[in-house]
Amino acid sequence: MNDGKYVVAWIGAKIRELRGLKGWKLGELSEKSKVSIAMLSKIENGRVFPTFPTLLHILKPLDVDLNDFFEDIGQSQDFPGYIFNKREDYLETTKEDAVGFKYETVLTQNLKGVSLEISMLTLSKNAKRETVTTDGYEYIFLLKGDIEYQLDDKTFHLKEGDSLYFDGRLPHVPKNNLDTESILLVIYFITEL
Amino acid sequence: MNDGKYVVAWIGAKIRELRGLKGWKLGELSEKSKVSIAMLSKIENGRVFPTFPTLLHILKPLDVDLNDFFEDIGQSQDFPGYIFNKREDYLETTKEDAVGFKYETVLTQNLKGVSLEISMLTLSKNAKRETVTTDGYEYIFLLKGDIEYQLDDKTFHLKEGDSLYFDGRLPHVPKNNLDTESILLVIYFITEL
DNA sequence: ATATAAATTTTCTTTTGAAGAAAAAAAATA
DNA sequence: TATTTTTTTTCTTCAAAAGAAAATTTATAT
Repeated sequence: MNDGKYVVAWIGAKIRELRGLKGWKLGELSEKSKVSIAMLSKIENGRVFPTFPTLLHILKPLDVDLNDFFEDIGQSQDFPGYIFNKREDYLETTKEDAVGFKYETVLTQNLKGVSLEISMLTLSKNAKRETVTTDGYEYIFLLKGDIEYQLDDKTFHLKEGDSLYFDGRLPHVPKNNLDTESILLVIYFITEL
Repeated sequence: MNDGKYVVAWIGAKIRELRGLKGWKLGELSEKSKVSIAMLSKIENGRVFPTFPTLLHILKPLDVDLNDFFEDIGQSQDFPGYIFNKREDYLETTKEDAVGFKYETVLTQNLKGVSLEISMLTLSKNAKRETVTTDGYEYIFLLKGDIEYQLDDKTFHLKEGDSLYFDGRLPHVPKNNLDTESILLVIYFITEL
């Protein structure tokens, strides 16, 4: 996907699309960007790479940042529109060194450069684990029970229905406060930070 | 943020950071990318813009796509590391034309070009609403109760603990099957599609 | 259907800045 | 302190971007 031919064509198609959204002719974009009509044509037709300064001049009147511009390059969306999973179909996975931690994968999905993983975590009475870190963000919703969540040097007391959202690089671990099990919905937003 | 000086410096800093993650010296990246050490130095120091072909050559051994590369340009991260919300602190919001639908905002957060909104939705006995559409994806977890979820021309029957994840552009609406309330955790991933 | 105008593409030429080689400087190691 | 390694800077070359102008295509008017 970093193939030069693909990228030069993609850049051109994307600029043409963005110009189309504004309803501008080449001449209009040329006026606003100070890039010649001929050059814009060659770029849009994938004949040449713009230099960065030229690209920035083009994107400015289009009101698009580089992150916006490149964010959907290489993406293929063949998502059927929905994923439906029954409670009993969640697949159990147990992580190593995590006594009393029962993970069940609800679903995984990619979303705009972020990897989404949703799991249910059941903590038994004697659940015990060392702190861990992950690349990305994490959201915890306490479905049932009562826990303490250790996050770096802080500890949060969660009751049923409470939420915690945090940076996964902070060392973290939950602890069950009850003699019965506690159940958490855990959502990982895995991404480079 | 599309200022040339900013961008040339950002590109350089980003490449240096990525090279650092791999623990490579300039000479090592030069060997793998076929770009000269001198050129890499000038790029990393923000002295010159690479051309796109050169940038692609550099990113290939670093195993980074253009969307990954540019996705955090311009972002400011002043997230404190966590957001903790108690169940009783969720703010109730009621949407118009949604009789029997009680929404409570759990949290909102931006994440890599995706706007994250987490809510609890309580459907009363007579809850009724027209179908809606949203820009982005939606995840539903049934905390309590029994519902039917109409999604475009399909209907899903959800029991407690079941999940549904779908493209928000599909017209959708839930319906409570019980005489008592049903409660859903709803997560919106709002983004342009 | 034809002529004209508008828009875009292609060709030719110039300009410019990227890119590498080599020298110089800085940093690391012995 | 000396040597080696790594990085930066300077100098030079040249490749490709960039614009002007010509050619072509598309749209519009008659």
